[in-house]
Amino acid sequence: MEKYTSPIYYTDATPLLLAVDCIIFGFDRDSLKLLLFQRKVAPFQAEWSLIGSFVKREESVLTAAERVLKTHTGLTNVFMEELGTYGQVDRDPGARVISVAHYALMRLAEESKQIADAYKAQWFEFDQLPELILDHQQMVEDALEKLRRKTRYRPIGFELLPEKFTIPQLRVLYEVIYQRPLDRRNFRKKILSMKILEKLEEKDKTNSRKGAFLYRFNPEKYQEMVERGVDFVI
Amino acid sequence: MEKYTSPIYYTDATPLLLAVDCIIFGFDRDSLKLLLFQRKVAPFQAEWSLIGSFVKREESVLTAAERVLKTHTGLTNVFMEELGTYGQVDRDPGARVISVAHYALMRLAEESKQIADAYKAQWFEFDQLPELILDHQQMVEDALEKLRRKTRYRPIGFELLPEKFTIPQLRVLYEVIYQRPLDRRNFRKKILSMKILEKLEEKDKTNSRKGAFLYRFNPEKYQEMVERGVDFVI
DNA sequence: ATTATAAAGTGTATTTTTTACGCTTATTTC
DNA sequence: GAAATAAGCGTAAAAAATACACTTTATAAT
Repeated sequence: MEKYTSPIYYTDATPLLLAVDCIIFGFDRDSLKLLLFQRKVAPFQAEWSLIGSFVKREESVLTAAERVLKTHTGLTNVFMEELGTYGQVDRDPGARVISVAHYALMRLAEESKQIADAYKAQWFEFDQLPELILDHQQMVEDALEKLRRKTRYRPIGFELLPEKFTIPQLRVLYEVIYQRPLDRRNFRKKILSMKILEKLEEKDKTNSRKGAFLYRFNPEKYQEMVERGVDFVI
Repeated sequence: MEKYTSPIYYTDATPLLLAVDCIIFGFDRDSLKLLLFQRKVAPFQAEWSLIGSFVKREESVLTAAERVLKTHTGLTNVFMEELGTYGQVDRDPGARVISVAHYALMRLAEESKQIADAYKAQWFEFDQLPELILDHQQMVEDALEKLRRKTRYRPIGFELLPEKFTIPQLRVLYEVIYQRPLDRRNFRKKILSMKILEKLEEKDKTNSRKGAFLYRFNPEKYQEMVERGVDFVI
């Protein structure tokens, strides 16, 4: 490993390899999914893995994560946030690599499904994941835990829904995240009391004869809520 | 993207400097404090700073943070947790350094105050901090935010108190963390209803003639609560 | 020794939030 | 036009949060 030589300072420090890995969540009508990739190179060739990359000298850590997402899904402007650092010495037998895991949330529409083919990736049902390499299993568990926590004080779930959605759809999303049933009527009451939803005239009739009114969230109210850090205990 | 060329893998990746920085909180009777250090080396020599170090090849990131804490305070077994990664390209003019910030909570007793002298550090009142170098100001703000959040679902505040403490002391701690007054009577009711405190026979009379009973938390109940992730909204 | 003082501790009434669940409505299918 | 079914509405009961009056305990001042 070469020593860091350029600047005047910090000459005694050992440079290390720093990577980012992305835990990509998707929500499709009634189930939570995860985007996984089949590794192209050894070791662990052909095994399922999160997608990642090394952080480059001239990019920030978050930029690196965004680059990974763009390169492997074609998508930008996706909600993404740091999960945490995975820094055990022996976590990667290939070398001493520290990884900063990031989790991303995306709406799963038809287009997104084509990602799988285009990028040799596959969307897996969250509760039917294959074995993953390295400590990626742990990263995924931690990401779900974080997602659960985060939804309690930030209406983050919207990131996983299309722009227009029905209240029952939103409820199902929360049921999937929390892994427990939520009362239809109380959920509606609670969510509407927050006044962050705007009712539209359209209905979505894919789930019932009657159809459910579509809503979208009011960006100003949403933003206000994010800043005030309002409780969102469902 | 990452290329694998065994046995030394990842040869095209650029190694970077990875550091850890520690935000060390202390609580002393009725105020929240932060331990800061006067930098010994250039750049920013003699300016106030968090304490940190580079991560070594043969230690985990968390171990590096613990080493820093031990080296600069002499203490081990202190509550410490990752805050997040600070990875902007130009955050350190000395070199491209990514820092993983950690925050630590400690009880401030007489002995701890001697740390300041022994290690050329200084405890500052949280609301009277000097200007800090680099993005350390931001780290400190983020750490307080995280501390506030975390106290909502984990009774983390205890980490800042001595083993035996009174309910009024605990309340003052939460008042300091949340920066707002809490009703004495309701606070007591709430905290006792959680059944994680054990009442002792002793009283602490430093704050009143009558004295307040000392308590300690029940480690089993506490652990159970941590695992269940109970709400701790004060 | 008596009394004033002040924080600690107890109790209770009120308001707000959460939970449980029955009933009505809109639309499609037979 | 009757049956079916998810969507949507309303209300009562339980639980939790809030506000605040009162009592207790020990010390210090007289």
